Amino acid sequence: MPPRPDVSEERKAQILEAATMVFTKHGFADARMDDIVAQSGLSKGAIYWYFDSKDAIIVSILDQIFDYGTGYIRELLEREDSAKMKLEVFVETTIKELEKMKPLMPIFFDFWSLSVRKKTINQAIKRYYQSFLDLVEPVLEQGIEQGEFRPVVVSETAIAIGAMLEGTILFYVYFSDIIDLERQFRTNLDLILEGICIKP
Amino acid sequence: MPPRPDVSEERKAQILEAATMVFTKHGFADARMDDIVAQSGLSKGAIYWYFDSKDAIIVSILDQIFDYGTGYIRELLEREDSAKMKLEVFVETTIKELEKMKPLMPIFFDFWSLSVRKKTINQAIKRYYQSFLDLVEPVLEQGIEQGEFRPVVVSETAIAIGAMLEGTILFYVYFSDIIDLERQFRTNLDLILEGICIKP
DNA sequence: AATAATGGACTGACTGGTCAGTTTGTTATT
DNA sequence: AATAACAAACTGACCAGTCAGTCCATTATT
Repeated sequence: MPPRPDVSEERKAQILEAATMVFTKHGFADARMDDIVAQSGLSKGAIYWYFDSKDAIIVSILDQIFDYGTGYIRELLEREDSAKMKLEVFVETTIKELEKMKPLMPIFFDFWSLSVRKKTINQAIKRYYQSFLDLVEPVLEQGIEQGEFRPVVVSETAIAIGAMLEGTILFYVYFSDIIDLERQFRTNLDLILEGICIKP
Repeated sequence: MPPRPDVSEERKAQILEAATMVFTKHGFADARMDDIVAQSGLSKGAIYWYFDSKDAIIVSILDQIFDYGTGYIRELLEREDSAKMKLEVFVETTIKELEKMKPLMPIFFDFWSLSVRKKTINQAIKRYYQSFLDLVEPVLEQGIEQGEFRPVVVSETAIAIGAMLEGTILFYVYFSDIIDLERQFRTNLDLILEGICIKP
């Protein structure tokens, strides 16, 4: 029973939302705290009441983005399916995830940039990619064991798949006018499946 | 006819080299002009004698990086070869190119980041990727015409290949300890070839 | 019931350091 | 003498972060 209704969670969310907008528009480097102040409708003091620094806000946003549970995908992958089916489901789910993240792309570039020099950010991104690999590799192993896939090197193939997905997003940033994301991912997947499946 | 032997080209190169080192270490945003001054062994006045601004230096570096002539690859691709062979040669050459660029990766992140808001930089990167596509697509077309490749959608497949290469570099940044770049690219290429080639 | 005390939430003017760019002076060459 | 090519001290805008003080709901005290 708190004396006053605890607004701290709402406030933090409010600040993070404003900060995300500002960072998306100006980039981390050129974004001023006062922009976030204005965007949030709060005051400088309020911002610093909840966050220690500009960096702390950045890290919070990163956490927020990467804390999308992979549990949900993991469930999908536990169903009794062919490895090929699982890969399809996996890519489709990833696409939907990425679609949601499209407007955040500018921030991702900044994260990549920052990750070169900031360990915490580097580790967060690394964990994200690692979780991707951890999901894909068992599927590949299953496919090979069950004679569905060629005996490819699992770790390298998983990276190849991840690289293709990430790289496509990258291309999309510069060719959003000519790329139909859904079709493109479909093509990618077909290419991969054609590449690893054993033909009858 | 300048009074003294014209050293401007050397100086510019000297400044760009120093700037590249500083930018690589600190990132564009955190790099100070005075760092470049110190690194170059020149003075503030000298730097500003040759470059109008920090931005001008950044753009110059970008030009320098992307002005790697593709003419040399183009020659390779004009030899009478199977499309498959051409793709192999192409990927191999690209790998070597990328190897050279490895230490510049931090700068690339910054460029990507900047490209979101700076048209000139965006266009430069776009041109670079476009030139890649322009090289790959004819090879794919040839392969399809000569019955070597399946009748894939050329434009999308070219993007898929490019995405895989770019994405691999990205993964390499975070997993340089477990990725053997050369092996990885080999795996990628095999996967692609297996995916597009018609089996005998 | 009335008043005082407490503390969490918030305000916004202010500071102090930083750094891109400028100014002004110097050197070397023809 | 004239000018390109520097050197380095300097300027001022900018901005992350600070802090003295306010507001107000709740609790303690009389």
